Amino acid sequence: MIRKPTSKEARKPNMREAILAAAEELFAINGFNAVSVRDIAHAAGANPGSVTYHFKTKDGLLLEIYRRHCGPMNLRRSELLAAARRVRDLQDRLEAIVRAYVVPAFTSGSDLAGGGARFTRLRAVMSAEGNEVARKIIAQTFDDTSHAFIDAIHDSLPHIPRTDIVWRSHFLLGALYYSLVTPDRVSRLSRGEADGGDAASAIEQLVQATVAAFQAPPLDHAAPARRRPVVSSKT
Amino acid sequence: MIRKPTSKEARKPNMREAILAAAEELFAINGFNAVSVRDIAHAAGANPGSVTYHFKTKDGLLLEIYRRHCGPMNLRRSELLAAARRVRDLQDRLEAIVRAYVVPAFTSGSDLAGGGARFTRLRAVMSAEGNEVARKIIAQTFDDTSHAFIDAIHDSLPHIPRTDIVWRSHFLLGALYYSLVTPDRVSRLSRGEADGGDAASAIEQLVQATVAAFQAPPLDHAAPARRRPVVSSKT
DNA sequence: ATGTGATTTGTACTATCGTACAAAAGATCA
DNA sequence: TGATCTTTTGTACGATAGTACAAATCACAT
Repeated sequence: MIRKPTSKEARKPNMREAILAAAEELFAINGFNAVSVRDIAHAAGANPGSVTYHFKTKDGLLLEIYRRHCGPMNLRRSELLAAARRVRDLQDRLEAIVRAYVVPAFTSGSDLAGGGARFTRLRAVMSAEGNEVARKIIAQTFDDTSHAFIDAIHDSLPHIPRTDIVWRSHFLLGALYYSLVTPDRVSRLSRGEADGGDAASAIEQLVQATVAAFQAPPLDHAAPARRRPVVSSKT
Repeated sequence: MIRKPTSKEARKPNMREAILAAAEELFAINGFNAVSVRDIAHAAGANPGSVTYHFKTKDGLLLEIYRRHCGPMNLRRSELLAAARRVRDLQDRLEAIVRAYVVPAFTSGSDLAGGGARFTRLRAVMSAEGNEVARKIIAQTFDDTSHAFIDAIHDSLPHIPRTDIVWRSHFLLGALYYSLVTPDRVSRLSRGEADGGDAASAIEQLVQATVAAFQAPPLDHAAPARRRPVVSSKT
C-alpha cells in the first residue's frame, strides 16, 4: 500500500538520514577511525543510542553509506559511458569516456544533497586507511565499471597495450581522489591563482591532462626504443 | 668525543630504531588512528612505556618519523632536480625533472632500510586522514621543493600557464600516492598482467604518463577554442 | 667492582571507545 | 481512548586508548 509520501517523509525530522549525512561528512574529512559514534550522533543532533538502533554497528553505518551511493553513481557512469561510446571521432570519444568517468565522481552521483564529491572523497580516505568494509564493497561494486571503462578506452586507443591503460586509469583515479582530499594544496601552490575546491576547474584540468596521458606513446617493455635522459643518482 | 661506532651501534638492539621502523610500517598500512602505541611496541618487541620514554607522545613519534625522512628525501630531490635542469633537450629535460620528483619517492629517500616508498605511502595515508602533525610539517618542508619543481617544469614548458602546471603536478602526486596505497588494484584490473607493487614499472608508467600530461595543450580559460564533445547528462 | 646515568619494564590512572538495553516518548489505527 | 509498534533517550558495561611513573635493569667510566 502506498501512503501519501508528503505527510510521512516531509514532516518527520528523519533522524536516520541526518545520521547518514553527518557520518558521511565526518568520515570523508577525518577518516573512519578518528570519528566516534558519539561525534556522529552529536553532529546529527541525535542520541548515540539512535545510531545503534538504525545501523546496529559503526561498520553497518559505513556500509549503508556505500549502499546509498554506489548504485546511482554506477548507473550514471554506465549511462555516460554508453553515450560516450557512440561518439564518432576517436579523439572526442576518448575525452567523452574520461569525462564520463570523472564527472559523476564530482557531481551528484545520486539524488542526495551535497553531491558525489563528498562520497568520492570518503572513498579516497577509506582506501587510504585500508578500511576492510570499504575494500570489499568497492571491489565487488566498481571493478565491473572500471573494466568497462578500460575496455572502452582500449577500443579508442588500440595501439596502446591494455597494461598501460590500466596503469594510466589507475593514475586517473589517484589524481581524482587527491584533488578531493587536499584541494587547498592547489590553491596554495598556485599562490591563489587557482581554486582547488572548484569542481568545474578540477574536472576540466583532470580531463585534459588525463586524455593526454592516455595518448602517450606506449611503454615498450621489450626494447626501450627512445634514448632515456640519464640523471646522476650519486649521493 | 667519538667512540668506536661498531661496538656501540652494532651490538645494541637499538630499541629506538626498532620502534621507529615498526611505527612507520604500521602507520603506512593502517593509518595513524587505527594503530595503538601498544601495537607499535609489540611489533618492535618493546614495552609500551619505552615508546613514551623515547618519543614522549604518539604525535611525537610520528613527528620523528617525518624528521627522519624529510631532510634526506628533499636533498636527493634537489640534487636530481639540479641535474635535470642541466639537460639540454627540452623534452628530455622535462622527463628528467619528472623523474627527479618521482624516483626519490619510490626508492630510498634516506639511508634507512626499506626505502622511501614506505614513507611516501605513510605521507599519502596521513594526508588522507587529514593528520594535523603531518599537515604542518609537510607544508613547511615540501612546499619549497614543490615550487622549485613547478618552476623548473614551467621553464621547460613556457607556453603552459603556471596554473595548469600546478594542477598537473598535483595530479602527479595524487597518482604517485595512490600507486603506493593500493598497488594490488593495478594487478587486479590488469588481470595479473601487471604487478602494481613493482616500483620500476610504476615509475616508468608514471613518468611516461605524466610527461604527456604536462605537454597537453593548455586550458584556455577565456575562450574554449576546441569544440568539446557533448555527452547527454539526462538521467 | 661499583657507582651513575640511560634505558626498559610493569603497572596504574583516567578518558573514551563501541555497543547493549531498559525505559520513555511518539506515532498509528481500531 | 487505548493498544501496539516504532523511535528516541539515558545510562551502563567492558575493552582499550594514551600516557605517567616508580622500580628494575643495563651500560660503562672510574
